[in-house]
Amino acid sequence: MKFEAVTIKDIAKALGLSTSTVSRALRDSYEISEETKQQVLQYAREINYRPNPIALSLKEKRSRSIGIIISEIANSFFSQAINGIESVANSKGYNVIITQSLESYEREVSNMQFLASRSVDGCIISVSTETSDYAHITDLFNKGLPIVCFDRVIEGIETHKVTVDNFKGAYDATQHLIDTGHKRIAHLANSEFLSITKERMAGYKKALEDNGLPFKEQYVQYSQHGGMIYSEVEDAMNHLLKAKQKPDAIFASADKLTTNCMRFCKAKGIKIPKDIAVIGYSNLDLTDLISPSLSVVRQPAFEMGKVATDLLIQMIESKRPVTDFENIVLPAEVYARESSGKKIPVQ
Amino acid sequence: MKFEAVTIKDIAKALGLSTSTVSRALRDSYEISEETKQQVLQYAREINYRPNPIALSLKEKRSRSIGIIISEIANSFFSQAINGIESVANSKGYNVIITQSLESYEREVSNMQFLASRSVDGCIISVSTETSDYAHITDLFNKGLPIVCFDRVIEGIETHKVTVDNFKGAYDATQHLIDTGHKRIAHLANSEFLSITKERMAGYKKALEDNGLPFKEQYVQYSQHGGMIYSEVEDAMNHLLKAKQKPDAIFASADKLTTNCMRFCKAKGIKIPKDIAVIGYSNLDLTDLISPSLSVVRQPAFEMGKVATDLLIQMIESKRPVTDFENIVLPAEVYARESSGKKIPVQ
DNA sequence: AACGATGTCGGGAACGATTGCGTAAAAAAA
DNA sequence: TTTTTTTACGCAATCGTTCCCGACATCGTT
Repeated sequence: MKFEAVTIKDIAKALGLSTSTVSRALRDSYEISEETKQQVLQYAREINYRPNPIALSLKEKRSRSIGIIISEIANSFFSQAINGIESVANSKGYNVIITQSLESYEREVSNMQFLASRSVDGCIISVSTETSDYAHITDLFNKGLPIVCFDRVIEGIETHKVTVDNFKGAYDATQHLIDTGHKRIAHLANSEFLSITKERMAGYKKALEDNGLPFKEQYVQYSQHGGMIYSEVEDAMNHLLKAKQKPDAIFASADKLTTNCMRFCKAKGIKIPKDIAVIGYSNLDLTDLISPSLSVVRQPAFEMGKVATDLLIQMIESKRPVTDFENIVLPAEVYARESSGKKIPVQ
Repeated sequence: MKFEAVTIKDIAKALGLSTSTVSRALRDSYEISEETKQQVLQYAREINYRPNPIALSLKEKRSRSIGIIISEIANSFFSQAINGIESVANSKGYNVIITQSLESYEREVSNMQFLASRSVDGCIISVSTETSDYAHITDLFNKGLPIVCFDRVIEGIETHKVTVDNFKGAYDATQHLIDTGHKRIAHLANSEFLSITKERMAGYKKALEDNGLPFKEQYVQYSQHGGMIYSEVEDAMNHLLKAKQKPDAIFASADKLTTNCMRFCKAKGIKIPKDIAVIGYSNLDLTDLISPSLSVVRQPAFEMGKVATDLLIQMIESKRPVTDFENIVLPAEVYARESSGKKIPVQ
């Protein structure tokens, strides 16, 4: 089955003109008489002519599409970010090709190649938890493919980066747990490779330090797949609970870590926040309905998507190579609810 | 900025061959000597040659991309469906352009035109809650654009349709509420225009009827935007609670209706399931963490996406016009949890 | 020796649109 | 009237790839 579109030739033939004249008439060139223009325009409207974007892409060497590589669409942070990306991209005439790595390095590499082979004009990428080698990204970037890093940024590539203030988000979350009377605060961390993991870890440590609390290695557990696999979080939690001095609070630094931590506690009959208080990163718009209502660090995902796309398109459409790169850092917000023991006074 | 790719011409020039020979060598034509083939293949690998998909699209009059129109990416049902769509599409060399209507008819129409103008080879569509005029779809379909309807299907177009058994899902959910001892069961329904609304309504009615319970108009409230706007659900719930005989259970027939109904009850201090039992459609993987844990009708979203995409690609690649259309109906499953008062015996 | 068969390859048109250049006719200037 | 300028359009190349033809060896057959 196929779907035959009207071309400029059809118009030319019907009107007894050449394709060049029609093309110029449609683009309102000064070389074409008003009379001919009107004739062409009217006929084009009649038969509902639409320029073929593929022919244009071939000619102009640009596809007017941008690629996205994220770990998972069905993750509220990323789906909100996609909304932001899409809103800007569409308004500027670009379309968006979304691919997901599902936290697999291998899939990320093949997605990157797929996008390059589909000749996208640029890419927005948030790397997978498994990614520690960035050659697949830097190679294409060095060949001139515009790339904007987003959320999980990488070193070794000089380009625009859009992140949230992970240090402050983690600091505030930890401080909040301390303010609600907790002293043995564990940290469910994401993959060690990720920039966000390091930054959040630093914020967590600094908050402990500023409050005179010791940092303990056994209170930190990394999850190589960001909690996407339940057993990961299960293992991490079991490790944490094995400590002689059990933690009295948990700071989870990814959406799935947070929810799977809740799920674990529910399964084990651990009372939140009585036995253990919980605060975690999450962009779910449902955290108020969870029991107990979930204290979260929420990121401006939509805004991040918008900003990243603006920067990318600016880069794509720049005449000369861009050398002045921006490092946008947006704020994250802490929403204190029941799970962190909001109302518990310091004992 | 742009990114110059290697072309077949570069290979031809480097090897002192013509482009036709190179092209044929790459496609392993019998007309080319084994020696030349090896030479071309090796050099192509060396310089990492990738055929330009845009040039191919122009030549073959197909873009190897499919369009999706859904209401919202950040809705777990649709994001799961997208996963299914993507998995099949990518494995068959297609890429996917996702657009969202956000339940707006106007946006749906412009998305449809956008996709057509980007010359997608086919479309998968689930209409918005506002859509009651299908001309934007049928016009393109009649011009030969392959389209598969999915979840929210439409009449007036003979094509493949992939749905779930909405009648049975609603029947089972209602029956479950009856089994748990409820007699005054209200129905938070989606937009009246939608196929799924009608089918679920029918299942709801039939279950009441089969159990000798009366169907009452005042126990039914429609939401024109599927609960996407909280005030919609708020109004609907307020209406339901105004009845002389307040409903003792609610069957919500969309994800956002369900969660916003929970949110409403929480805000008003209505105890679930003691004051009112709740069951609703939802594909969230978090419903077990909500308090009380949420009884849901869950749809096989991923599977639906896969099936729809298989059918679409089959249609796209068919040599002759397809006239034999399938109507795939997948089962939905009821998960009974606390919110429907699972353990309450019939009084 | 003459001819067809076969094996290898190149030329060039085509896909749809844009655009530099050339040019005929009309208008303006000389 | 002749020359120059302007107006309004067509021709053809281009983008990267495929594919229909045609060309030219080489070989075997009669």
